[in-house]
Amino acid sequence: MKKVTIKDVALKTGLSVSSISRVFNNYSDISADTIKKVTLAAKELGYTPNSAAKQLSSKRKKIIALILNEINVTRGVAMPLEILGGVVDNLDRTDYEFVFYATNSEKQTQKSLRQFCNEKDITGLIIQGLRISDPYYQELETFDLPTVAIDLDIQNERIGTVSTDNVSATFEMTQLLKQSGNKRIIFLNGTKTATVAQARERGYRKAVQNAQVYDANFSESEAYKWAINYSNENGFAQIDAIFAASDLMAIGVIKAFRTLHLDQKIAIVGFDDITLASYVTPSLTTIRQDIGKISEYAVKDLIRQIEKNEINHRFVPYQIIERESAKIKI
Amino acid sequence: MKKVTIKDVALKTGLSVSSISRVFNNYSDISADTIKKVTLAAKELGYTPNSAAKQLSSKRKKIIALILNEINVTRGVAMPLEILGGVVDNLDRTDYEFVFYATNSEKQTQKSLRQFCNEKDITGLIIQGLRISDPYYQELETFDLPTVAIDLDIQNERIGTVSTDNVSATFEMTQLLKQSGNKRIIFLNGTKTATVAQARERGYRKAVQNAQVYDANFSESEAYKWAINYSNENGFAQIDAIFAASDLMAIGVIKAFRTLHLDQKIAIVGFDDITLASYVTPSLTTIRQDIGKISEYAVKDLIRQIEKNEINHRFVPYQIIERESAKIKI
DNA sequence: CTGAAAGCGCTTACAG
DNA sequence: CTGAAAGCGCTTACAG
Repeated sequence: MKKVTIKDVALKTGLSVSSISRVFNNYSDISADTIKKVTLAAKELGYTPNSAAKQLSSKRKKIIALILNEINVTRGVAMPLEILGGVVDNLDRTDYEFVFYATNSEKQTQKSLRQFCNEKDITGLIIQGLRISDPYYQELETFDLPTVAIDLDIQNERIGTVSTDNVSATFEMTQLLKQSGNKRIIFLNGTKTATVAQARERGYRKAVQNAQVYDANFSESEAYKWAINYSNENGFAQIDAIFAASDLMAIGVIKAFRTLHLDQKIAIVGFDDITLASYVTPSLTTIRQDIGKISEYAVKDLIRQIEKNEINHRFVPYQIIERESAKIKI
Repeated sequence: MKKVTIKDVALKTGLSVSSISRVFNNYSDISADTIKKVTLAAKELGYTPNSAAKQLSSKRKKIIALILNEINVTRGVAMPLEILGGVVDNLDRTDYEFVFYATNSEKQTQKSLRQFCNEKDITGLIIQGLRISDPYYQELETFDLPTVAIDLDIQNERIGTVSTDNVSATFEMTQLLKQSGNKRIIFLNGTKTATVAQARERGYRKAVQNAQVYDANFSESEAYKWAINYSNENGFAQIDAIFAASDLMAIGVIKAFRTLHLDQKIAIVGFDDITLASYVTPSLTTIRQDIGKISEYAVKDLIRQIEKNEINHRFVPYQIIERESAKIKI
């Protein structure tokens, strides 16, 4: 099966290569007749423009990359997949091409963001899952290609951001817990190298006098161990509620409580509303992030940045979901 | 920030463009001195070879595409993400480039597989999630590019396949159910347009005399409705066990049983071992697929196909996991 | 409305 | 061991 190129279409139609190209790029000054002939011939030959050649020859390129960091760490969390699906869907409605790139902290040291973008002729990029300890995070601080970062705080005015308003979400949830009679609330945070963790902690601290913060690295098993430990060392008698910075950690705590036979005594809330949240027993009171909207705005804002040089910092509405693990007055 | 090209490196080193290229492609007949000079200059300039130009000019291309179909249909199922992560990881250890493409039945009608591969200069592809009703499925029957299909039966000897041995898995599980005293076992299947559904049903039928098969489209809610319905029309008094062709459907049935207050009376088993399986109450007895191995073999077999023209049809070991929803003698 | 020609950034025989 | 030159498949001013 030999490759069909623009030349074959030119030959078949008796037109020049330039004319074929013009038809395929929707130039306005072409006769209807030519358009018809070219379209037909291309179809018969099964011609599709080669994208490498297009990229190389074209001045204004339109390629958007989605970079996902550490996608295969946590089983049970489908957020990266939802973002991927959302970004693809939204991009399909535009004339931008899509490039996907999966990275991790090791790969980041081998190939810089800049290198990747040069290599692939990237026009703009959406990036998610970065930790502030990642090489790309540093690089972003002085990055000059249109970029939208999901769930990231960066000191670079040229970079757009989209995320849940984590501060306000945890603040509101903590308030609700308090209004529902929970006085002593522990905040079980994830890795501080995630800016979402920092923001979530900030919201909690705003709402309480005597903050008590621990860290379980966004991991279910670490949260489990933490709870067992805490029970042994201090006991939970003085505690009314535990606010975990992710559902997975909240589930770890629930499991530990089951082991400790502490069920139902202490309110537990999480963050994310992953699928699991409604399935565990007790089902989890949590904060739902709207990943669909996040992906949508990531794409829209990036294109606006590319085309109009307009930069947005956007919060996407969240929703507090009350289930069995904590009764709150909404 | 101007683009740094091979010319800039040539200028800076005083060498020819060809020599620079040779260094970057690890040609053997170059002086150590040249290599050093070029490497240094490239680093200083921040030069990275442009992949579009490489693709266009190079004879032997090495680009592997992963095509995932309908990734954003089912919330709660992270399998496509695991495959994506696995394929990327395995490909990272080779010198093949990776291209990701998400499709769905509508997009398939707009752009054929062939077109996509021409457009992107694809050397070989891994494809997952296809239904036999999909346009690409038909196209695969006469496809001539190296291809490995995950979870798919195709009548094309040129196409490699990797999957769990679904027939043997459901056969074995059904046997176990029987040996544990379950006489009347219903098989609740998913869409027949998935070849895995056909295979799973076959294994079940091999193990029982009087097959009873229903269909719930691999959907939790349809499985829920089916169970409620069945209960109203026939009642479950005559039934010992329900074998759902996916965990999600098994969970739907569990929920229905809760609604019907039928808990614990009937054994329920699923297929997949999704994360949820161990979290629902009762936790789900099921068959675990090894997605890591599936991805690994998909990559390995595809490369073997490309390089040695060797085609494999591979089954990856599965594992029966006993939990609370069905006690079985393993 | 259409064609000829230069050029995008590489690779790769061919010479030497 | 290195360079000059053709070519990959397109796009895009420039003419006409």
